[in-house]
Amino acid sequence: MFRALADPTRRLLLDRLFERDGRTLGELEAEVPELTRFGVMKHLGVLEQAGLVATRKDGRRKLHYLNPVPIRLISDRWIDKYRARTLDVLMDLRDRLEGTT
Amino acid sequence: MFRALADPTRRLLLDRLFERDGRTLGELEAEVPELTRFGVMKHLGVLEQAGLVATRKDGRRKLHYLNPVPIRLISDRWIDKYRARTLDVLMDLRDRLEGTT
DNA sequence: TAGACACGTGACTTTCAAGTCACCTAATGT
DNA sequence: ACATTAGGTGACTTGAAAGTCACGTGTCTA
Repeated sequence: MFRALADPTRRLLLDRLFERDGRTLGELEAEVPELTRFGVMKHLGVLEQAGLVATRKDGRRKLHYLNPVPIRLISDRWIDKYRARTLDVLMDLRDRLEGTT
Repeated sequence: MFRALADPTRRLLLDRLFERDGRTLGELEAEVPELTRFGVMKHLGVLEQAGLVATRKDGRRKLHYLNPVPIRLISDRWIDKYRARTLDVLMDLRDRLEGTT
């Protein structure tokens, strides 16, 4: 899951799907001109396996949908913990600045 | 930054530093018995370069401090975007369920 | 129904991060 | 002073991910 987010190309693909859902492989391929179709396919596979992207087949096309739930999960159980800590950091900094003025 | 978070060992180190700050390399090494000192050193180096860990030298020892600010940054500018989207997903689901009952 | 279209598979190369090791420097205690 | 302790460097191996390609399958359409 973290590993799926580690690659810039994959984050780009997520951003594109965030803008507009339900795209086909061909459309997404056009968003990443520096890669071949197979490269994009692999990245989408990783995203799908991580549960970040859900797919539906429509005839010969494959539609890709964004699933933001896993991101929320790690946000809730992991990120928020550190998020709260930043308040302490900032208040410490404030206290120290007030002490030295 | 995302890449720094992608490795489980590094997330473990962050968690240990979250519990208690200002540890030395030796102490952190003991938290990861399956790795040698050098492996842990490398991971700490990655975390430091990503700005997630700040260090201070105290004699021959090197103290490691957690810096939660970068995590908050990606949380604010990236995660929250998707976080909001989960609300839509849940409300869509609710609407569809209500429609089919 | 033949060709074009959209996607999939398996094998392959390449690139890079992870991890270890031999060896080194600097600080500390006695 | 000397051994010990804490950490650092550079070279090396290795395993996994990234990326490409030749070829194959199913699907639409003229």
